[in-house]
Amino acid sequence: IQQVGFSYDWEREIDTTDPHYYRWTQWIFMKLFEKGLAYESEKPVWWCDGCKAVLANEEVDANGTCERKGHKDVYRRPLRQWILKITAYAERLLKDLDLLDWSEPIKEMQRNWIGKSTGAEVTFPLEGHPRGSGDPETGYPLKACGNDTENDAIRVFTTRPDTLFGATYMVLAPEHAMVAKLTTPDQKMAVDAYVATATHKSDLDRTDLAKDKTGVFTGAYAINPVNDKKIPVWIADYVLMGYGTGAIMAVPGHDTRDLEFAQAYKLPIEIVVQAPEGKESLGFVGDGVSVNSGLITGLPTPEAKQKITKWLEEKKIGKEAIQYKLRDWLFSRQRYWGEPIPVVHCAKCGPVLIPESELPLMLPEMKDYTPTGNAEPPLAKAADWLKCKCTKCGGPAKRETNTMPQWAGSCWYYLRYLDPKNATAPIDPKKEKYWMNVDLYVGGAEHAVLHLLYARFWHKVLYDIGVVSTLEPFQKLTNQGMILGEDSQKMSKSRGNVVNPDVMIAQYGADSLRLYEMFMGPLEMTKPWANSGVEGVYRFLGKVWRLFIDKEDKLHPSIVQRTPNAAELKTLHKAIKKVTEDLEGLRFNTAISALMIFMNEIASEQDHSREMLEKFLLLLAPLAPHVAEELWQRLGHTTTLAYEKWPAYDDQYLVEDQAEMAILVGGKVRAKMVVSRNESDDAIRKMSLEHPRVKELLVGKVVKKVIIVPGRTVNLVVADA
RNA sequence: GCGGUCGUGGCGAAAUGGCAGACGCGCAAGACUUAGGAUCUUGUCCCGAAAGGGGUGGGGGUUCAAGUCCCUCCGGCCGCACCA
Repeated sequence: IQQVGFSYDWEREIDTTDPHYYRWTQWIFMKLFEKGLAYESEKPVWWCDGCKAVLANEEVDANGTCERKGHKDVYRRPLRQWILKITAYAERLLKDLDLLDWSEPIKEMQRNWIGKSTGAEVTFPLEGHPRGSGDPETGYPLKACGNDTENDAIRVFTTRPDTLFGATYMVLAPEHAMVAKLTTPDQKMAVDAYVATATHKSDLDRTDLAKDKTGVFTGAYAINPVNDKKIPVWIADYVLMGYGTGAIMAVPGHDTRDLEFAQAYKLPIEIVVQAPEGKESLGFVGDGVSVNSGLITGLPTPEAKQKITKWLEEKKIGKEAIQYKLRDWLFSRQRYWGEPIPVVHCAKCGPVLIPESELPLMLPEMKDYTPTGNAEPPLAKAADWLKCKCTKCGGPAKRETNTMPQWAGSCWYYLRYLDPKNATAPIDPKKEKYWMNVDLYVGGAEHAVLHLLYARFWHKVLYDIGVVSTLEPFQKLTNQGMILGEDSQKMSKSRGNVVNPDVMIAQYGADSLRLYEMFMGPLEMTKPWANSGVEGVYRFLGKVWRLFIDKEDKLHPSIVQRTPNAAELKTLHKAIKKVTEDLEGLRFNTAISALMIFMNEIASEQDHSREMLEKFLLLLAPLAPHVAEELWQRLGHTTTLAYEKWPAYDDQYLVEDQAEMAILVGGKVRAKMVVSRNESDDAIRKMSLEHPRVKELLVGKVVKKVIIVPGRTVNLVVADA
C-alpha cells in the first residue's frame, strides 16, 4: 500500500542548494522556454526609493508603505521580467479539478481564481473608419486588437452580448495603446493628465470601490455595430488593462459600474432588458427579457445571447469568446538567492537558452550580493560571471541576471523527493510510476491558489513532455486549520501571543504537544490554543505510563499473562474499531477520545491482560509514538513497534446483549426500558405500551403508529381519542 | 459586492435524520496526605424541593422524529474584489 503524505515544508525535505536540484529546476525552465511557455515582458514591480531596491509584494503594505523600513516612497516601476504562460493551461487546470479528491471550498477557490467567463468579442468601428477600410476580404475593420496601434476599431469582451443595443458609450483603460491615437487635440491635455495620475496611483487606490468613478472623454466616437449609433469613447481607470481587451462597451442600463459612471458624467442610459415582475429594470443585471433590441427583442436573456452571437459571427464583427481572470505568472525576481535563469542575451539573437551541457548554472560567489541601488538585480555586479558567449551565434552575450522565485523549487519538490540524488534525470520514470501521484497532501489553506496552481501547471507541462505519467500531482488534499493564540487571534510576534513549540516540548514532551494538537478539534478547523488543554493530554499520557510502570520504575505487577475476558474484549475491540476508522478519516480528535475511553473503562480492573495492553500500545503509537515505543520496549520487546501489524477488530465482540431504549410519546422522550438484543419488534412494541409511565400518558389517546429504531428508540405516534 | 465556511455548556468540542453535550479543560465536594498546583473518587446544560418543563444564533418549513434537510434573517471567520 502506498501512503505518501506530504506537507508544504519542502525546504526541509529537499536540499535546495544541491547543484542537481538547481540543474533539474533549470532544465524544466528550458523545456518551458522551448514550448513557448516562457517569455519576456515589461511588468511593473514595487520600487522603494528609500531602500533603493525592488520590493517583494509581501514587503509592501496596503497603504503602499515599505514594510522593511517604513519608507513612504514606494511606487510601481516597469521592469523587464520573465513570465510563464500559465494561462495556456487555464482550461485544463479548471477541468481537471474534477479528477481530484479535494475539499469543495478549495476547488471553488481555484475555480474563482481561474475565473472563466463565456461571452462574446465584438468589434466596434471608429467613426471616420467606415466599413471597408479594414480587411478587404471581410469588408470590415478587423484590425482591432488591444495593443495594436494600427487599429481602426476597438474590440471588447462582454459576457452580455444580449445588451449590445444598450451600449451607449465605450471606455478604454488609461494604459490602452489606442488612447494616444484616438484622442482629439482639444481633449489631449485632459487625457494626458488623467493617464499620468492613473499610472501613479497604487493598485489599492485604483480598486477602492468606495471611491467615485472618474474618467475623461477622448473626443473620439465609435459606432455601435448593431444599430449604427455614434457613441463616445472615454477613458477611465475602472477599466483594467489586464482583463479582456482592456476596453469595454458600457451598458449603463444593466451594469452597476457603467450606471454609476454614466450618472456621474451624464451619459445616456437605455433599458434593453426587462426585469422579472416586481424588480426594477434600470440597473438590473440578472436574466430577463430583451427589449428595444432589434432582432432579439422579446427573447429571454440566454436565447438572446445565443442569437445575437450567431448574428455577430455571420456579420464577421464578433464571435463567441472565453476569458479567464487568471494572469500569466511573473517568474523572475531581482534577488541574489534563487536559481539563475539559464538564458543569455545576445544583441543579434535575443534571449537564448544556454547549452544543456552547462547545467547546472550556479550562482557566482559574490562578496556583496546586496541590491545594486538601481533596478538591476544583484547578479549584474558579478562582472566575470556575466560575460559569456551566445549559444546560437557564438558572439558576445550577457547572462540573465534575474533569478527564479522560491516557487520554482516548490513546484516539483514532491517529485524530486522520490529520487533526490538522480544526476541524469529529474526523476527515474520507474520511481515516478511507482510512487506518483501524492496520495495525501496536507498543507495550509494559504496555498489554496498560488502554490497549488503553480505546481499543477508545472506538473501538466511535465506530463506533456513525458516526465510524469499522471495528469495531476496531488490526489487528496487536506488543509489543516490555523492554530490561533490563546486570545483567539492569529499568532504573531507583534501581538506577543506566539506559542513556542520548543517550550511546550521542554515542559510536556513532544508526544503531549503532538497529541494536544490532534485532540483540539477537527484537523481542518481554525482553533485557539489552550495551555490547559496540553495539561489534559499530558495527564492522559501520565495515566497510560502509570498503567505500565510502577513507582519503582519497573513493569507494573498488575500486568499479567492471561486471555482477556468478554468485557475486556469488548472494550478493546470498540477502541480498535473507532481508532482505525477515525485515523482513516483523519479524525484524530475522536480517535484520541476513544483511547481515553479505553483507559477509563479498564481503570477499575485489578489486573490487566498483557495481550490487551500491547494492542492498546499499537493504537496509541501513531498518536504518541515516543511513549508508546518506550512502553513497548519496557514490555520486553527488542524490536520497534513501528513494524508490528495494526490490530484488527472483530465485530463479534462488539455485539451488545442488551440495549437501553428510549420510549418517545409524541416525539418526546418519556420513559426508558432495557431490552435484549434479539427481542422482536412486536415484543418491543408490547413492552413499550405496557410501561407504566407510558400507560399514564396514553390515557385519552390512541396510538396511531409505532416506529422502532433498533437498539435506540421506540416512537409512539399518538392522537387524541 | 461576489464566493466559501462556521454559529451547540463557563471553555476546546462530540453526535450514519433516531435519548444533544461523548472525550478533555475548568469548577465543586470528598479520599490519600505534614502538605499539594501530584494522584484517585463523585458531581457538573438551564429552571424546579420534586414531579416535571425548557434547551444546539433568531424566525418559519419538511418529517413519526431536526444540531443535522429546506427557506429566510442575524453574527463571526476565510478567499476574491471595478474581471466587463
